[in-house]
Amino acid sequence: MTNSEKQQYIDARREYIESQFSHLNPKQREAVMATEGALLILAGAGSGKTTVLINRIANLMRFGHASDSDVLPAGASPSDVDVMRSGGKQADLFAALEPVMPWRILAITFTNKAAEELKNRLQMMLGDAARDIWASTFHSCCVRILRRDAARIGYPDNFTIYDTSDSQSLIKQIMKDLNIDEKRFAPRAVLAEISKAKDQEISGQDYLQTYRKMGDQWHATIGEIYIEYVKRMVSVGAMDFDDLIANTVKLLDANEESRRYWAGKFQYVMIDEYQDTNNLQYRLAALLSSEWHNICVVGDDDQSIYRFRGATIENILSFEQQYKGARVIRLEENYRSTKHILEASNAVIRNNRGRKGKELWTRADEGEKLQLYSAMNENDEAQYVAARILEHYSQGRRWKDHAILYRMNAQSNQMENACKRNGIPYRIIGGTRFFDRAEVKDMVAYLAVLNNPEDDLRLTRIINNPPRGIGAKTVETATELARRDGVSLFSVIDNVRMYPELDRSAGKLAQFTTLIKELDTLRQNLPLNQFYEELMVRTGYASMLESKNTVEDRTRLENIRELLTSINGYLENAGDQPSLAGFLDEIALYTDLDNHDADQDCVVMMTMHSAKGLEFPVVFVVGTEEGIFPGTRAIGEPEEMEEERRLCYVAMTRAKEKLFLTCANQRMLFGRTSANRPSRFVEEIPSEHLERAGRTFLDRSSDWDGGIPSRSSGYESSYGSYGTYAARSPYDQRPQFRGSATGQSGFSTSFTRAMGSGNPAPSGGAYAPQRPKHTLASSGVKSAQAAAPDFKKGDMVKHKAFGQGMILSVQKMGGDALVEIAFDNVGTKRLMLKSAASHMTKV
DNA sequence: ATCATAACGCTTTTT
DNA sequence: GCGTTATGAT
Repeated sequence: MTNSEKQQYIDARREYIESQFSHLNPKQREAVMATEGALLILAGAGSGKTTVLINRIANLMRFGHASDSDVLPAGASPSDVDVMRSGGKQADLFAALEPVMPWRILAITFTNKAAEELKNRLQMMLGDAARDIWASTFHSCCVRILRRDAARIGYPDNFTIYDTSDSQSLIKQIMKDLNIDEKRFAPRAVLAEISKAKDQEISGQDYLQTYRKMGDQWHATIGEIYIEYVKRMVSVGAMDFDDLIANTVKLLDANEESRRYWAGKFQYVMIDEYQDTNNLQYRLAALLSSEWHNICVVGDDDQSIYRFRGATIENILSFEQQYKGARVIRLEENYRSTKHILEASNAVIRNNRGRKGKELWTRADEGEKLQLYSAMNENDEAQYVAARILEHYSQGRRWKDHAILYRMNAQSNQMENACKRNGIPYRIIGGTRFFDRAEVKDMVAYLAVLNNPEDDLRLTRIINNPPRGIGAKTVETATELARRDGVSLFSVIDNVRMYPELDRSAGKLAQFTTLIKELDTLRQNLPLNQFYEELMVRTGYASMLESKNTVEDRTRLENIRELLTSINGYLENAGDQPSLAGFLDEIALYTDLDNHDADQDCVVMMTMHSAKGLEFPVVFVVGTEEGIFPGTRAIGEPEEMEEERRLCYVAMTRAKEKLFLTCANQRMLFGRTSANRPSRFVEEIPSEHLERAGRTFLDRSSDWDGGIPSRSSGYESSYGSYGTYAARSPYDQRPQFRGSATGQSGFSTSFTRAMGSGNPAPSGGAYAPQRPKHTLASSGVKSAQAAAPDFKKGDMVKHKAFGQGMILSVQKMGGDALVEIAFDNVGTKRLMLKSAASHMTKV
């Protein structure tokens, strides 16, 4: 072909491929078609980043590197050009240039959920071929690599994975053995420090030496713990989360053969959420792309929220320096949020320095202004949120359209209660994970010991659980003997006869090892699920729980049975070769986020961190107060503060249509009541995007800059805007409270007391005395109480959210009552009367 | 050895 | 306020 024919071929090919991605915007398409070399995609919130990733993979599998190459396929002829131009059936054939095999594509995400979503969407688009794409998290990718190559770095291939609490137990043990005071060295902090050192690839020896030289005793001690920690981890064949990545990096670094194998395998490497990678993850990405040099990273520097665990925003800020010749594509069109939401978010994040700088825009409508509700206290705040949700529900929204986001898991309680008493179905994501429950950990420990008997930590956990007369003293001596002889704990108790020191408990220990061996035989001969049922019985764990028969033990029993469900789930998915080891891997890397089932019609509650990557029509960001969000730790620390602000940006940009921000003037947290001013982030939102309700604390006239305001100044300043609050209060829709600002506070107060949630303030307590008398503080309380007895058994009612129904029963509970109502459409619900009354009328 | 009670301290955020 | 752990009693 002539040069011009060649050019025509290339142009026609590019045009054809472009036409296959015409549903994307130009920037997105550019990112999809730039397949070769290093590529940084700066993808703002809601800019369709997953879509780009998926289409990019589709492009690779369909067309190979054709969209980004001037190479012609062998046997190309001018007539092919016409086929491509016409877009006929054969066009793909001529346009494709070495299509990429799915298993040569690696797409790394941050969470299992994101990986799962990626897999699902790929499968929808590409069919079964998508199954072979390596779409996984950093951690599970490393597990897969290490399961093959662990021997090369001195680990058994059945190595065990320790989660954070396992690691912490080990740290505690070590500190006990080394006589280190837990008060001066918080195990948490020690672990964090070790993790940091690992991320920097500093060995225990180097760490210790450096700090010894500097005369830094505190760090030197940590160095000692670090060394011992690594030693014990290796000796029991365990890796923690950091080790999974660190050891993979070590492997690829030190073992040329391994590196060539893995880096040679992955022709295209893609990393999502690149702004959240730490040094080790950066290194891993570099190593895995070191043969083909096709690395595409996607991220948003404004959404970097994992600095606390070593994520360095530098990775994304300096990508272009690290990968010479890298291309950069910015995706700035937002498809998620309305203008008010987006511009408010932009305004907040603009206060950060140290960012690449980017302004999201949208074609969407103005939408509604953000709502700021300044509540009296945490109960009032929760009640406000619940009331809004009920209101939306009655207007036709689904429960699952709503998300409640908070800074820390501890805040979920009040919200949970508010949902409960209003009959709102909800789900909490995160918090104590299922696999963190003691009884589940116990059962998992049995499994872990069977999988790897060297696992001393797990062995000590279960050796006397359920109680079998093996006391702490016995375990202690056995552990010492094991250490003395350099063998595992299991081998000591397995050979009790050789240890006269253990004479007295030899019988009990022998019984235990017999049990373990029996179980091991069963394990080899039964499918995993059946084996597990045997395990529950033979260990005596199930009967231990059954015999006690308390409510807690009942749930515990349910929980260990629930583990069976997990096993069955694993067996269904594992396909090829299910194994105990495989199951343990899976649950070690599992988090509660993963089973967030978007189909369930429930209000979702989670931390702002967990919310990353999700979107909801209605979002409530609660607890927007100085000291909570931003947290105390961030105040006075510019870097931390920027991280908090990014978190705020993440939280705000989750909302598609409605965004509510709430704060409380007074809040009980950790058993202490405190008065916080509203978050600075809220003040950073231009007022044209904001509507305020509640006791607005935001008038800048007040003089609280000196820190926490004195009681009286705080309440006085809030008082000035009280009228506004009354007019906008959701409660002014309730006839019995209309026109009375204090009606609501009285309601809250009496409610708080009724629920016995421990507000130490007496009725009309801490804040009431500051109130002028004419505000009817007491009559507000009365009206709340008067409202309650209006509903009685047999009454027909109409509820704003649930429609018509009949009251089945009214049960007095404290100053409130529990009503059971059979609704015509949504079934029977149990509601707290005082909350429900405001949404109900008699018919 | 196991149970009960009391003191403790502690809260970011997650793989 | 919570759950965890240290202590002492049975």
